[in-house]
Amino acid sequence: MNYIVFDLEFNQSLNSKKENKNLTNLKCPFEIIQIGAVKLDENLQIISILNKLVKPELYTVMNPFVEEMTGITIDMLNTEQPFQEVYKEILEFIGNDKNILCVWGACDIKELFRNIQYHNLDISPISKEYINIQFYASKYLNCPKGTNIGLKNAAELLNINIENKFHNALNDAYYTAEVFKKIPKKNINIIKYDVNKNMKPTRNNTEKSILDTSKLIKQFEKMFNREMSEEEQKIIKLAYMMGKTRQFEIPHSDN
DNA sequence: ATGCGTCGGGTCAGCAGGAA
DNA sequence: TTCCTGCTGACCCGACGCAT
Repeated sequence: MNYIVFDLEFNQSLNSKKENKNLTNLKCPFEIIQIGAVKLDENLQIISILNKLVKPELYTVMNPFVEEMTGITIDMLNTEQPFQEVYKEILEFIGNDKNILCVWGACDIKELFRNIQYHNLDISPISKEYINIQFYASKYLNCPKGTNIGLKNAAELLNINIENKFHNALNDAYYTAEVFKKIPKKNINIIKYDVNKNMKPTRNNTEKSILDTSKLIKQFEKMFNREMSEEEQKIIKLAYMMGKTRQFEIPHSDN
């Protein structure tokens, strides 16, 4: 049994979602541009590594923020293989032994499956069992409830020797593996990733609208020809939301 | 039968934190 | 910069157990 500790670097649309929604592919808002992985054996010893850049198909212009952070340029990517080819290498790297995926935050695992499905590739060879190391590191390092520690901070707090820069997929995978080695294994649960559940549209990319609170209040102030107090504003907002739940509507009877 | 309190699950907006 | 997730806090409902 092996642990596959991996990290991904993504590129994304450089246009704001509001202004250019059509330019952001909601099926795949983050396109993988680099995958780094280390394979650990049962004794947590590194037995192989993978480091691949991916030629983008979806977002062919680098988001400056991503370029700045990762140091990856579009020229570096254009000479690389597309995701379909890299995926074959990923499967080769994982091999046929039983394995558990290890990630820093559930985001990477979600985006990996998203990218695989976006390219109409078969997800079945990939293990659905994973460990979110960030969650356990945050607990171990006594982060306040609901907060997660960043990889850099975790590595520093755990006195991990930092020789290479962060935000490089292979380096981050290596540091994640080092953190994994240092945290207690006693209460770690292996989670089964639910692909179908997680492929549903997320909160922010559904067609859901956002309440323009100030517009709502202004409308009331216009209608009543006066300012609404703070309490009134709260009541209006609450009434609006409760109305949307339709909980007080009486079903129409046919007889 | 009725009333009460608790619990779990649901709605929603908003915020903080972390990811690239 | 943009996106995502988890949490909070406001409220609701239905189910349940218990007391009257």
